[in-house]
Amino acid sequence: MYSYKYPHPAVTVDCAVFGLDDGDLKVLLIQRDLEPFAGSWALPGGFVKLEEDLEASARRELEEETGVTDLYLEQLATFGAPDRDPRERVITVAYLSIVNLFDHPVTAATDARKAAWFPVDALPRLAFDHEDILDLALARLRSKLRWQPLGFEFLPEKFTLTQVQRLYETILGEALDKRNFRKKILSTGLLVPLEEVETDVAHRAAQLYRFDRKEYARLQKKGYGFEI
Amino acid sequence: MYSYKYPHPAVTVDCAVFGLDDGDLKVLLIQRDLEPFAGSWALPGGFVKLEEDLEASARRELEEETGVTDLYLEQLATFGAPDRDPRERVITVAYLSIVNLFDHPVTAATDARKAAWFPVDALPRLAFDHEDILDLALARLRSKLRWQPLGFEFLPEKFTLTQVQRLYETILGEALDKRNFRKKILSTGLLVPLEEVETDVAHRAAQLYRFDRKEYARLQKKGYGFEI
DNA sequence: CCAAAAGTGTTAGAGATACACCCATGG
DNA sequence: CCATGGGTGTATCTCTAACACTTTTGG
Repeated sequence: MYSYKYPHPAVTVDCAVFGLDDGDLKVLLIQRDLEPFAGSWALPGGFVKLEEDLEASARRELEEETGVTDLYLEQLATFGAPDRDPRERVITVAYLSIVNLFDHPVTAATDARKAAWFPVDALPRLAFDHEDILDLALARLRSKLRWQPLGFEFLPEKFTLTQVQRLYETILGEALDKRNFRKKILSTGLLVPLEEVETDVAHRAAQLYRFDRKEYARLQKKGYGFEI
Repeated sequence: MYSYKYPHPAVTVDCAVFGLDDGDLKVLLIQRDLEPFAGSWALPGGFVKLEEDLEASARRELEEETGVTDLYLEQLATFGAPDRDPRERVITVAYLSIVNLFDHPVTAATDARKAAWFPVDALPRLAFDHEDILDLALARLRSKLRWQPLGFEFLPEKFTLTQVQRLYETILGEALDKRNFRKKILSTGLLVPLEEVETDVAHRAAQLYRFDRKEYARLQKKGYGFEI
């Protein structure tokens, strides 16, 4: 039992984790096992421990509820409407996250019946205000993608330029010109061609590239912009 | 006295309020009256009430501590390092705010000995992790200014193009070309020329403009970008 | 008439866009 | 040999950046 002189709200973290499955942008949801909203789908998340950093909470909850680890994570916003949780005042710090969903198999656990990927345009009703959180996360994802090379988080380590282009087209929802896209994306200097090509394809094998994280970190320091 | 099954952190809001005083970008600080950090300068802010929305808390604390009301406010980020407050675990939701400092006279109050504007390049040591919060707020201010017409929040209702240009130059820290700046800023269609000119100046009186908030709201809805 | 800031157009260069065909591979 | 996607260059246009003088007003 914990006592305070002044009332303290509960604080949770919730994660909007996006992945790309062929032509579908998907989001990772869990089915709640406990009230309130038992049986409903929700963003993975949970209570922040007292001695735990916020981002660490987000990573822990994600791992506990979905088995997903090792992912790109950034703070999105904090949602604190007084009535957003029927139990008590709960303020939630929302995180935006991006993974390559093939590298991150999901497995339900704590407080969750199951975890699964849903296409963002075919979602079930979500618990709490998680639809609002997700809307904001999607808007942020689309706008960040245009001027930061976040997209590579969706891809495997080695990828082709066509994969990158499809990724952008899927998330932005518009077709892009192949030659112009390649020029732009290569002109960033962030893509390193490997000495390898695709295998097992029934057509000319594409050049493989990797994303140069070090170079990106360097560029970011001295102010950096690109634009798709 | 309040009791919980699980420990709850305290939650506060803190505001980085910027104002423009001629050639100086200033930030509003309060001198703390209570421990911890009694006597130190800090961002205005305080504990969130249990039934109170986050943004409402920020507005209330600002009014209580500095007398400033009626301002532009947007959520910046949430800071939650476990040891950021020596008393107990305190998670703070930081807000970014912009005012015309001549329209918003400050008056110290609750929990504060006094409130005052400080130039951002001549700050005292700040309490807690408020220097980190302020750094982030400044970075966000500068980057937002380039592609959103936030700057008008600094200005009085009626202003001249030269005032707008000075504002941008002060915050971005670089000189801008007068003709190009005017072309760009007018081409947004967000500035409405008034049937008035400056008065009491010892030179040619400049055209006065107002910022068209309605038009801006309209543009924002259908996706909108500009770039200084 | 002098000081101070307001106001105004043009040109050159860079970057963005539009666009179509040949190539390599596996089946 | 055919189907599939991989890979490539150029011309046009638009947007940006650089740049200097005349006008108005008050003192």
